[in-house]
Amino acid sequence: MTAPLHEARPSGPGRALPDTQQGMRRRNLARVLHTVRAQGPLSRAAVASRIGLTRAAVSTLVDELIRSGLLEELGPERPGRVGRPGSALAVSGRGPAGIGAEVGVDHLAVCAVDLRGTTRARAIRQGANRDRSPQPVLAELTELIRQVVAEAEGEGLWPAGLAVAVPGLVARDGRTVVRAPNLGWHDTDLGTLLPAGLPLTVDNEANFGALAELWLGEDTPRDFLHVSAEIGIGAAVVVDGGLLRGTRGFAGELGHVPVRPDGPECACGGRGCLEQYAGEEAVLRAAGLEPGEDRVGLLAGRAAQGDENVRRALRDAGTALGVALTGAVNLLDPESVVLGGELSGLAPWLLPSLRDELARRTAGPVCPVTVSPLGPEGPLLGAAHSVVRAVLDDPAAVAGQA
Amino acid sequence: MTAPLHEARPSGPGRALPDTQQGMRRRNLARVLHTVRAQGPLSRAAVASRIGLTRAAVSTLVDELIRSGLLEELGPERPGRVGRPGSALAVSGRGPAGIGAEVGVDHLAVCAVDLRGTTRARAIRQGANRDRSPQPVLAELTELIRQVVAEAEGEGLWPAGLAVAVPGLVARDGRTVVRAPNLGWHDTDLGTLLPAGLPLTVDNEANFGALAELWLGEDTPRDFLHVSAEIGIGAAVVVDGGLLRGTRGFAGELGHVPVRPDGPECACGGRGCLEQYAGEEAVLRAAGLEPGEDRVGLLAGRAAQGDENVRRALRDAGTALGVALTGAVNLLDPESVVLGGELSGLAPWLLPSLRDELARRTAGPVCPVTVSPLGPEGPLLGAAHSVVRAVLDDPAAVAGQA
DNA sequence: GCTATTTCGTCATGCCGGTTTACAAATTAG
DNA sequence: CTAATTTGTAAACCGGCATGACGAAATAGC
Repeated sequence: MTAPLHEARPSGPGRALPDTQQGMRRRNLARVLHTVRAQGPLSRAAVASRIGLTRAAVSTLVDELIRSGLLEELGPERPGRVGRPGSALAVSGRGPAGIGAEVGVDHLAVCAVDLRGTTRARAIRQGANRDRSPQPVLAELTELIRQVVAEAEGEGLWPAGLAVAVPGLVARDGRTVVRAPNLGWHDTDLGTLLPAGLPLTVDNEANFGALAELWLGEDTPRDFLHVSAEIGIGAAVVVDGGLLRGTRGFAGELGHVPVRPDGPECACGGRGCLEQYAGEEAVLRAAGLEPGEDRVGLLAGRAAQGDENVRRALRDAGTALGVALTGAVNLLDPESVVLGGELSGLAPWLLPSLRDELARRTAGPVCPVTVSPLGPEGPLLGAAHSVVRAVLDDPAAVAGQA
Repeated sequence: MTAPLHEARPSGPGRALPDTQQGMRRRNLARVLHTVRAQGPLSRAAVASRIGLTRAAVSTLVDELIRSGLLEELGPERPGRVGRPGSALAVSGRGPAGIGAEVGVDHLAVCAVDLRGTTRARAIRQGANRDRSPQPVLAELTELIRQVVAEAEGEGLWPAGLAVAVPGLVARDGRTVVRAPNLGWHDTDLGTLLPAGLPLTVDNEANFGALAELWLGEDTPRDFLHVSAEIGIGAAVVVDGGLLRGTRGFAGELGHVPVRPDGPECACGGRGCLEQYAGEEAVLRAAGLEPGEDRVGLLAGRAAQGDENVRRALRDAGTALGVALTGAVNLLDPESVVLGGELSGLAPWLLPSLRDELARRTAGPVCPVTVSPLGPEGPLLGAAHSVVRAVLDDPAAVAGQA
């Protein structure tokens, strides 16, 4: 009764699972694993004091995790303090691995990440995928996946799942690409076209990018806005360490936030949407360039060379982004805004005007705008880590699968 | 591993409390109580099958809840099916009560709500509070609270907590009013000015209104946007059955979402904020009226009489709201938008243009906009129910206090 | 160097909480 | 009236964490 009363998250029926002793055990296994992973090598006693269980209980949990191959014993700690030194525990580098894959407009990429978060294998293949049909593209991707899985297995890892990032809208089933305009795909069930036998998740590139930022960023808060421009302009809203997906899974459509209500018409039916000012096509047009292959690279290159038209176009785009983000920040009060994905490459020319606009329109402290250090790597890493995360969240589920 | 992998909410360190057997018991007590309250009179067997525990376990849980005075046995059910009829259980009408209070600009109100959700006592006092100092106002409120508590106690209830709705910003401590422009209060700690001995929570009127909508609305979804106009224009964002508060507690500032980036200057430093078009003052000005006491009532009255200036002003405000909500809907993909609080009285003249604007700017299915049936009652009810909710969420905490 | 102290990991034991099994009670179906 | 079905409860069981005690391995003090 001391905490704020109406943090209603745990209200209602609460968790769906019955609160039984087995569930308790599973959650405590997860707590131990998470703690060891996050806080470096730790003794059993240290884990116990951190998660509030007794040393005896932690001992049995650790035993189980070691037997499952998720934790390993590094041996006695070097003692600095009085008392018997503990035996250091660390997450295993030879257990399950998360396989992440990315279908980009002009590349395919796959990587394997172990429980420690280290990337242990990767494969990239350049080549334009725009308007190629899904079958051949996914056949190539499958080949890359096989390579990466083989390489990971060579190091004693086994694949715990596959997560695929695509530049498009994904149905809530987590398998079907509803619409990927830059690929020309629609209503494609990737489940039938990718290697079977691995648990599969498909999601939007921007979502995985935001999760990568959340999980891998240095001081990333638990509430932030992750803006990227892969298809149109997307934002992922991270609230309380989780993705806000929306009822239909369409949350984060920053590109269609009205910036000037009487502006040019947009494909969405509206007028003056952000996309009309800061979308790829709009910026290219404003800069007087033709839409080509590597459009973001082209813009970045010209801007770096000092092309004043390009720079002006990007400045204006930054201003429009600032207007749209003012609305978003007012609505969500995030701790920060992060520019990620391909957008991070254009940040030097977008940021000044964006920050100006945001500051001008804000009373009090201005929401900080930063650039993701992961850059275009985000989505791929986020995908792989989402699999790892699932293992950490419920170690018991994968226990016997090695 | 079958559920979507990156619903990361339960990720990270997870709940802060150690997952011990006592915690399990407490959560199961809550599950039983919630189930009985939500699904009407229910037998022990019915509860057991719904929450996934055995009849035996539910029996002991129910015993404990009955001993605490939170549940009561209604006697044997009328049998329609084969087999021994169960004994109906219902939440008690004589246990703890939630006391809700509201400090309005021109009224004070208090009510008591029992576990069943029934309002059992209430007191209202009209009178302008604008620019009165906190002490006398809260002394009056304290008197009303005493009346209501006495009345509730006469019916066998005991107060489990007090929740106060105020038209202003409240600090994250849940006690201090940072700024309430319409009252002229700032940095006022209500904890020292209200009856001690009761657990106290203070929150924004709009937040409580949204929670009332969530808990009491007929088919209210778990994800929606609740718009109200008490101080400026506020929106409460409800995500997954919980309030999105933001890092600084400032989330939902719909009033300062830019509608026309080059519009008139706003006190926030920006230009063309929604408040400049749909705020109380702006609408009164556009309608050619002087700011007086009951401003919303004035507008509604004139509009109902057919005053064309007022109607036009409200139509235009609806259009501006539509633009701002388009942005919000694109960002959050809520299941619906609800107009609540004082705003619900103006809905007939706001809604048509608002819906038009939203529909015009939306591709695909349009987010439905509805009017809260609770109207101006929302905040008061939400406050009282927030206390009830806290009891339902952790019955063990209040068990021995009767 | 020797002992006291501290801390770690692990037993054996106990308690707590949900499950299983069994059974009496109360109803409908035939 | 009997068989079948469902409810609620009691007894025995089991799984899981806590408690308390112990040996092991380090430091601190003499």
